[in-house]
Amino acid sequence: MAEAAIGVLDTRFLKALTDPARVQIVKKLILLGACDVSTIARGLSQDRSVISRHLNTLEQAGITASRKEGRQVFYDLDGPYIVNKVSLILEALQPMAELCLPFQDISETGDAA
Amino acid sequence: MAEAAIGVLDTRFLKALTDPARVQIVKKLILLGACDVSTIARGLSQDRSVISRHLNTLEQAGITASRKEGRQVFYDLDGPYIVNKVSLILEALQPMAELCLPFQDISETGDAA
DNA sequence: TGTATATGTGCACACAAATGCACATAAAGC
DNA sequence: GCTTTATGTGCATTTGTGTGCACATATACA
Repeated sequence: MAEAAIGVLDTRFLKALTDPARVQIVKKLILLGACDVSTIARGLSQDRSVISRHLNTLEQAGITASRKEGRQVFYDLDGPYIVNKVSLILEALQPMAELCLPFQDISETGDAA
Repeated sequence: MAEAAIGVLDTRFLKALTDPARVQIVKKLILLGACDVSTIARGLSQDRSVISRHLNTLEQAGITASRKEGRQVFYDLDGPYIVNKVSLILEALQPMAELCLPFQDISETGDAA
């Protein structure tokens, strides 16, 4: 079980969601839908080049997909992939809810008689 | 919905799970149950002081609980907290599975007639 | 009391990540 | 063709994080 629980923790995926700037980008994509880089960067405090790099990171993690259209590149969230990823994590960790009660042995069935 | 999806992304929690050394510690705790620091560090490649810091990080994130017993400190996984956290994330992100199809507009009901 | 063991902290260092500027590249419009 | 706009990359800088050693603190034991 340990292997299953640990193996599902995709570091690249989780890391991509730990940066405030990237989370802000994800939020913007939720609100606006598919957007080109400049539109995403508009209003955000960082340079467009930085946003571009963050978008690349998100794509490497599978969180976004991109499509080139003329001279601009549109990015959009891959909702199914994201939800599936989190679902797999939850599924793998689920047993811990019962088996990993802190400082409690699970030997006996906790029959509250 | 964006607020809900983003607000549930506990950075401290996610960050705690992005370090290989910490994940290794979590794995060890799954296998062994509650352990003192030295036992956890045994077999791992890093200094006990490093393990101690990682355990502190995990505890700050709510992933482990600790209990002092004599001169040693035992750490154990908080399974219910972990599973609940991931459940909340999944719950908040769930709508994205349908609403965030990459490069697809959701205006019409996709009736495949 | 003195000694040994367990844990955490101060400090310095190594390494990775984020950031911004300047620039290269690509595509659209004149 | 030249010019403008959109994007990504090279580079240097800064910031954050992980690491190990030495040491301080706390507890157990003789």
